[in-house]
Amino acid sequence: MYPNSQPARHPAQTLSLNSQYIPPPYDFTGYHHVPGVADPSTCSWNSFYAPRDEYAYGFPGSSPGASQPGYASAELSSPPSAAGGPPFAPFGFISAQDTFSSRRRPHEAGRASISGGKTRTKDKYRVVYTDHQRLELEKEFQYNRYITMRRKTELSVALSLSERQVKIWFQNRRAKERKLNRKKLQNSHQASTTTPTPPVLASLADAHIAASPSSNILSDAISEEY
DNA sequence: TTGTGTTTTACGACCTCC
DNA sequence: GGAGGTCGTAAAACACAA
Repeated sequence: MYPNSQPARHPAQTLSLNSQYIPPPYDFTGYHHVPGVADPSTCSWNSFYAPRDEYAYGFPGSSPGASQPGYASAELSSPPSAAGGPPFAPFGFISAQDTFSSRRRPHEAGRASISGGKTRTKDKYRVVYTDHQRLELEKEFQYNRYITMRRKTELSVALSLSERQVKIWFQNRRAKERKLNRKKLQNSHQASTTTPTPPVLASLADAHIAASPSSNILSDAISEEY
């Protein structure tokens, strides 16, 4: 929907947290280049992030090839200034807040101070996360589609969100990605009606569809956006 | 402005796994 | 049984055209 006029929403940079994720102009190297883990930009997430079996709670730091290497203390220091936002205490990966803070939307003065806990049963139906919160969540998502308990706790503290909010954000984010993948699949399907589909892609698509729900979420996570 | 369509939070229902 | 998964959906937030 927000076509290429997205910058109206995030005018200061090209980072889009919406349908089309454009790699932001900062360094994700520390996230992506994990020893033993292929670069997500060139490799499907399937191989590394499996629900239940692999995403689960054991792997952070438990094996070198695991997808959760832990974060260097350097990354966990220097809390961002959180313009108008809550005190992002323990760690902020980068000074992302600075890049966002200069382009606050009008209503955001109030929004940023709302941090977690509000539900539809309370005074606000839902809160709008700050750009910093979304950026950090997105970064974590790019690193790992399935958040570990440890990282969930860390993020919830760092972003002043509840663990439940972090969990649900990841659920919603995966749903969004699946939706995008479905759309892409449909598009490629339509295209294949006019131009023959290469066998490899066709088989991938078939496997994609046939996959069980649990594996489906991973095959859906093919790095289509990167 | 306002109407419309999309995206973003949040939840409930249901399922699977341990 | 509890935790967390997907799926579907509600409603706020948002962008944009008219």
